[in-house]
Amino acid sequence: MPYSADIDRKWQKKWADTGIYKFNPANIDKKLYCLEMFSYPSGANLHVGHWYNYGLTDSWARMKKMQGFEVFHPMGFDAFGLPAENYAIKTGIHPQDSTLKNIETMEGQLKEMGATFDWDHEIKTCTPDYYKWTQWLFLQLYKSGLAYRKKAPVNWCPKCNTVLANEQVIDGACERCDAEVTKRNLTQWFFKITAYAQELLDKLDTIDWPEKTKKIQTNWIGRSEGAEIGFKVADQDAQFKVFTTRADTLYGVTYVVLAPENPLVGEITSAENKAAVENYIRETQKQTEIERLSTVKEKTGVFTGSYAIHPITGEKVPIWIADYVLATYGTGCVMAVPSHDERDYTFAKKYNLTIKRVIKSADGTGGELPFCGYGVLVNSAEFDGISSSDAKLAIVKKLEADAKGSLKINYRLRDWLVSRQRYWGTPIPIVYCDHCGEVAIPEKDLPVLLPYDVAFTPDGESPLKKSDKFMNTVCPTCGGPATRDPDTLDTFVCSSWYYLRYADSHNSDKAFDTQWINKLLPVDKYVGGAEHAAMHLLYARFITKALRDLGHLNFDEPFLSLVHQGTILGPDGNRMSKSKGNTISPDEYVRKYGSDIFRMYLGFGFNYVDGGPWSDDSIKAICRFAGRVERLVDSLIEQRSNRARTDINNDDKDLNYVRHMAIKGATQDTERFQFNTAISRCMELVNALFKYDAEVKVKNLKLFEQTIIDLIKLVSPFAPHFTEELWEQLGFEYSIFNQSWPEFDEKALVRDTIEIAVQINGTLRGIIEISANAENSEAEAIALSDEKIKQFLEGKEIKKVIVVKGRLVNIVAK
RNA sequence: GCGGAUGUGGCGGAAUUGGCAGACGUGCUGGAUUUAGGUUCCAGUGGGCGACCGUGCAGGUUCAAGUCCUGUCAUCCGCACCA
Repeated sequence: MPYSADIDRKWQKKWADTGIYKFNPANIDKKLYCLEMFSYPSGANLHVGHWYNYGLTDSWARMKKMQGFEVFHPMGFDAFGLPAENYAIKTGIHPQDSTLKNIETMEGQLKEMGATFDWDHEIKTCTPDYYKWTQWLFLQLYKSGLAYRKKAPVNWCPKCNTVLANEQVIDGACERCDAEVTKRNLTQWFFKITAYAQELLDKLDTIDWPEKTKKIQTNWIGRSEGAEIGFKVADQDAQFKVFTTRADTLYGVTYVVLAPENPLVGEITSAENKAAVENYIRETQKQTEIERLSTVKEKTGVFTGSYAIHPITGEKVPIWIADYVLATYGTGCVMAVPSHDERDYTFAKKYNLTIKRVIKSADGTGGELPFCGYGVLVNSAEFDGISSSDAKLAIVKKLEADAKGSLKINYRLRDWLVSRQRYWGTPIPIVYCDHCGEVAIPEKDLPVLLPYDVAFTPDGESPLKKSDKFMNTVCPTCGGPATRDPDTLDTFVCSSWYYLRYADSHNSDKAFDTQWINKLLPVDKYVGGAEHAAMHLLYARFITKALRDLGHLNFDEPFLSLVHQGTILGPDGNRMSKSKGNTISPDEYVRKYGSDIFRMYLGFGFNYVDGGPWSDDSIKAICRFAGRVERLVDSLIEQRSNRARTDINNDDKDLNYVRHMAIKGATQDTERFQFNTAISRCMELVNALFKYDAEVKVKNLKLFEQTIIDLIKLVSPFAPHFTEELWEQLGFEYSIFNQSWPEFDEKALVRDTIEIAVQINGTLRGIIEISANAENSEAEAIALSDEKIKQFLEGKEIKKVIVVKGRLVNIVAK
């Protein structure tokens, strides 16, 4: 029976019944952990993106299984989060009810994909048996000082009276009511990811990730080398430090600037400037972060009325506040050098502040101000004439002697704010007791259950705060009355460790068994969207390192190798969206053509990493291809009893060659997630088989059959149900996925290549030998006789043979 | 503004990483099978009658460049006052 969606169901059932994809711990030494980013259970059906991510990563996993790896391939759901809560506010359906229902639908759909997922290890982050251990994770960080509380601003909508996530703020206004969003300071929990900034940066070199992603993380961490320099406030006790990467310009400092939020501001502002300063601070608070960081905005600021003492010259320089200085970067204070910094220059021009040149360009022309490059120092006392780079160190050295400064490395990375004023998330396992203060819930009392019966309509409080039953508890230390933390954890916390829990998902005593996960992890291949390059992937790396340092695991990096799938666009070339009406529903195609055709099209029609616009044309091409494979199998079965040769003669050479090439190409390409070319190799093989079948009258049936078997195996990762069916038709034992992957013989391939060249060309001519010392070499083009070539090949390992259209162009030795 | 990536037939996309560009597939043209349509099979298909010319554009290195170097344009994506 020709392939259709019915075949899918037949084999899915058989796979489930025989448990063929269950991970066998006995084979841990051959383990391969293959993981896709788990998904959020939205109400909708699986979209093309899911298929693209999960379907084709599964193809990779299937090849690995056939290559003898014990593949661990789990699946689960990132089930907490804002959408379910918003949906509840709109419809009144409880987040837990809608989420669990959505998960059920999605499980069904994922199973219809026919992937090799081992459902025994499924996790849902919103169930107590998972979030219990998310709370445990929080406590580990808390005990080691990596979780702490401090005040931090949140986006606040005064009209809805609620906290907004960044993505709910549109152009500075609330997405729901359009009111102007302001800031509000709340005491919130942070994870000290900055403690790992340097290691997060360094270890990027050790992992096989896309360079682009590493770059994003590198920028995110934002290491910069410079110096911290202390300034005293004139006629007061107060002092502050600035961070600078240009200590060489220290003599050019003509004023200093503090961030408006800097606590020192209140202290040092003079009486006559107080009103202006306070007014300025108020204005700043109104702005959203985006507005404030806009480069196009004109710089503004006010004078505090106080002066700072230059650490070397002793000069008095005015102290200003300005919103172009960020409280969260460096020390929140900068030394302004208007002559050699563009921002300081425009600011100084605007407010008529002194500009003093201290660097001249090295070519002696000076350079127009602001001159921001490196050069030679002038107007800098004993440092005159020294180069910028030398002066950077020399000046700091001088400051160091007086304890006024030191070299310092700064990071842009900020600590991770994990408190969310939301209901649908993991409760924070901390109580506040009048007696004992902040108290961690003992691990044995976990989980802190998320109460079901809570009013989560937005009215200015964390929803949990309104549940007396939840909030009022007893202090685990003194037994007195205590209140719980009303916030929940950022869902990125749930997803920062789920790959660990998969490995030991049924463990009710621990989050995971250390010895076991040290064997099963790290993840060997991680596949998911590039949009997680900065947040999720950085958080997960951090959590892994923190748990390592706490002795819970022994590896440094969670994901050894990472691939980002591209985006499949609508047929019109735009991102698929319901509003644009350009969505493609996988269901229709799967019903019509079967899941294998759909998956194979996704593999064939795009470069996996790039993605691209959907097109119906190529899906027909895949149908045709599948039909050709079926016809080959039919032809083979028909001819099995025919008379046949057993020797290999000239009629067989082409087929054998293409067979070798196909095995080599498909294997390497599938390995590298280049599914489009892998499938192309299979098509070439089909074409060669058709030709052989039509043209060679007395066949070498053994070769014919072997080639078809190889072909089916090469195709099987992309079309598992289809090939399973063919396998059965050929009378072979269940299952093709217990078979071994075809191997190719590199030496034979080289030999065949040369033989084919000889055969077609008669003689080998025009061989160019590239000498080993090719650096300054005249490359030599030598015409060699057959005899010479044989000598040349004798005892040499051949790196590559270049044959174009049957003509041997070059043989390159190793 | 800074940083990164990409640019190849009518279209989707290849090119063993410096080796006869355009694999594979679509589409198109012609032929065969079929009562016919569809299906299927085979052949042709970058441009030019030609020698030749062709990988965004202009230079360069090399026996050999889509691939390496310099400059430039376009599109996309990150970051965006980071001191």
